[in-house]
Amino acid sequence: MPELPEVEVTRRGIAAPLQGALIQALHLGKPLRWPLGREPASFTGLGLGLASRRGKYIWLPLLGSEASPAGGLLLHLGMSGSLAWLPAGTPTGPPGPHDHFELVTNRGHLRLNDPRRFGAVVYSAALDQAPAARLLERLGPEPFDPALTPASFHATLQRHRTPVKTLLLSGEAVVGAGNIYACEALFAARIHPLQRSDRISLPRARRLLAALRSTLARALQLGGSSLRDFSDVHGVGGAYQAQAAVYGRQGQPCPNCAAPVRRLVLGQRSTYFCARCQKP
DNA sequence: CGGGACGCCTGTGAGC
DNA sequence: TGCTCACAGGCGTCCC
Repeated sequence: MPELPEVEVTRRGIAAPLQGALIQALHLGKPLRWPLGREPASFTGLGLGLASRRGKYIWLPLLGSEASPAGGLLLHLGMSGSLAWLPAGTPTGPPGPHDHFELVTNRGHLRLNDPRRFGAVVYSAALDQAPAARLLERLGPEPFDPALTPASFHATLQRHRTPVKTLLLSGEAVVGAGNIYACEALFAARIHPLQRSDRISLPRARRLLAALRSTLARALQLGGSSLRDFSDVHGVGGAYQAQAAVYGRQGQPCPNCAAPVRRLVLGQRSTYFCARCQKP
C-alpha cells in the first residue's frame, strides 16, 4: 500500500505528537515481518524523539532517561499497514485484530494496523548499526535530494538492462516509487514501462526524474492514495488515487489521447500504461 | 554479478 | 448465497 507519499504523510502525522512523549507500555499483537528484537517491557520509561524517514521506512528515535541516545524503532508499513494516533483523553477501544503493535505514551496511543503483516517494527541501537543499517544500506537516493541530478540518475539507468519500470521499483536509482507512482511517473514522462533502462537517453532520463518528482510531490500534497484502506494517522484518506491517469484504469480512456489504458504484468506486478502516449 | 521469481499473509471483489 | 480464484500499495532472499 504505502509508497513514499503515504509514508511521509504518516511520518508528518506522528512527528509532533510523539516528540517528547514518554513510553508507558509497548504491546505486540501477531508477529510482523521480523521480530522486534528487544523485550517489550524494556521500553517503558523511554522518551521519543523526532520521527524521520528514509525511503519507505520511518525511524522513531528513543531517548534514554538521561537524554542520551537509546537507539530507536524502525517501522515499515509493508503492503497494508497504517498508523493511527489516538490522543490521550479521547475514547480508545481495545486494539483490533490487525493492530499488531501499540505504543502507549503519556500523550496517547500509537497503533500499527496491518492486515497482511508484511510490515515491520524493529529495534535498532542506532541507524547506522544492524539491523537498521542492513535494511537501509541498499536504498538509492531520496527523490528530492539535490544531489540526485539528471546526470547521476541517467548514469544509474545506464548500469542496468532491466525494464525501466522494474528499475524504478527496485529503488536503486531513486527510492519512493511503488507500483502506483512508477506507473504514473512513466506515463507523465511518456516512457514505455518495458523500455530497457540502459537505452534511455539523458534528455528522457531528465524528463523521467522530473515526472517522478512532480508525481510524488502531487501525491504528497493530496495526502497520498487510498485505494483500499490507507489513511493518515487521524483516519483520513488521501485523494491522489482519483487523479491517477493510468493506474488501475485498464480499458478506460487515456486522459491524454483517449486510447484505452493497457495492462501488462512485469515482475509479477500489474503495470498500466498508454501504448499510444508511452513509447519505448 | 545481474536479473527474475518466490514467499511472506489476509482481505476483497469478480465470476460461476 | 456461497464457493473458488485472481489479485492487492513491498521487499528480502534464493536460485539461475
